[in-house]
Amino acid sequence: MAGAHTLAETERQVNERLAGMTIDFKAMAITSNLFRAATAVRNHLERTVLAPHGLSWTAFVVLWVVWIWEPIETRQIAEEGGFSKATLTGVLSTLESRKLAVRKKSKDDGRLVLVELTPAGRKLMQELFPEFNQQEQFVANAVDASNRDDAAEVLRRITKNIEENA
Amino acid sequence: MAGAHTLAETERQVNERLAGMTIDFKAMAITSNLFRAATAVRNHLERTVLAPHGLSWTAFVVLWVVWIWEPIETRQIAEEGGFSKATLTGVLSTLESRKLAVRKKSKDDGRLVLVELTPAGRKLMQELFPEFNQQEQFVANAVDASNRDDAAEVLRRITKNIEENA
DNA sequence: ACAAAATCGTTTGGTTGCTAACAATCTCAA
DNA sequence: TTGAGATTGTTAGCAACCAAACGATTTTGT
Repeated sequence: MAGAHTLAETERQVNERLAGMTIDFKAMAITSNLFRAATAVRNHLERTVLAPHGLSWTAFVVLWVVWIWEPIETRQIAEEGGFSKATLTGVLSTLESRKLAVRKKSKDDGRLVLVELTPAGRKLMQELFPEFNQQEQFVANAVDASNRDDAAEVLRRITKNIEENA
Repeated sequence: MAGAHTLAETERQVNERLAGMTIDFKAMAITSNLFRAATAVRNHLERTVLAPHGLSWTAFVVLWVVWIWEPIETRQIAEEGGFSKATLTGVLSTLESRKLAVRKKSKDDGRLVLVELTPAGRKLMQELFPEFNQQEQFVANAVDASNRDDAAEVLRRITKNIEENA
């Protein structure tokens, strides 16, 4: 899936292990390289941008989503960020304790909680996001400029296929 | 980064939010689609294959690595899987308690722990992995057959760029 | 109008994730 | 040979992660 051995080495060893089975190595290469790349990129962004600001990946995603769409309901943040409402409860508590975000009860629906950034939270995002985008550029540099739209499109198709056919 | 809004909607809203800042939207599209795809694929594989067998993603990765390379040292498993030795300690405890893997002290170096699968662990992987690969095929179907090597190569380049230049 | 069903965010319990610290063990340099 | 330095897996403490359960609220169907 990731690490120390190359995919070729893994393939050879898998062949030994799975004598007689039919394995689609091209499909395996797509998924394992997808995870490798996503992990490497995430680690890189965490190390270079988020950790110096004391933020976890998820805390950053929450801050980003709230920053772009505030005020926003917690269920929407969870959906946008791709994690559960239960997880969001914990992360929001952390962000509230750090005075970066606040929860407000919805006036229209007694079940809902709305989230906004504090001025400190907004200031942090204004400072942080250009750095983040700069490192996104570093990441994207590995892809030919003429190929970036295609690369993004392939990834988009992978996601869409799952959302529509799974 | 993920979720309910399209990237175009996000881009529009970001433009409003970030009036005056220079944002590389192509780079952003690469990274955000990478995370979306990796999350979608991982969730899909977890839901269709791993959860029915009561396995977490990381437990599966550990089982896979041990299955392919056993007997293997714990530090190698952690490196191969891309997580910390501390995390592995917890996951191995879970797998041992489920009688899928065993730890053995190394004869050559008193610090090392070697891991092997139990017969039940091997049986599970033999049953599980073809299912997993089948869903990998489902995932890869979103990519044109003529384009799969290129797609894997782009992802490989993204990872390599970070490993070599960060 | 009213009860059942659905939805919400939080809590609970268990697991995964990390860093830092630690004891045990090995390696290296003097 | 011996002590310093490096490496190992585990522990401790904290945060993130989930599903299930829960109380509060809203929606739906009769």
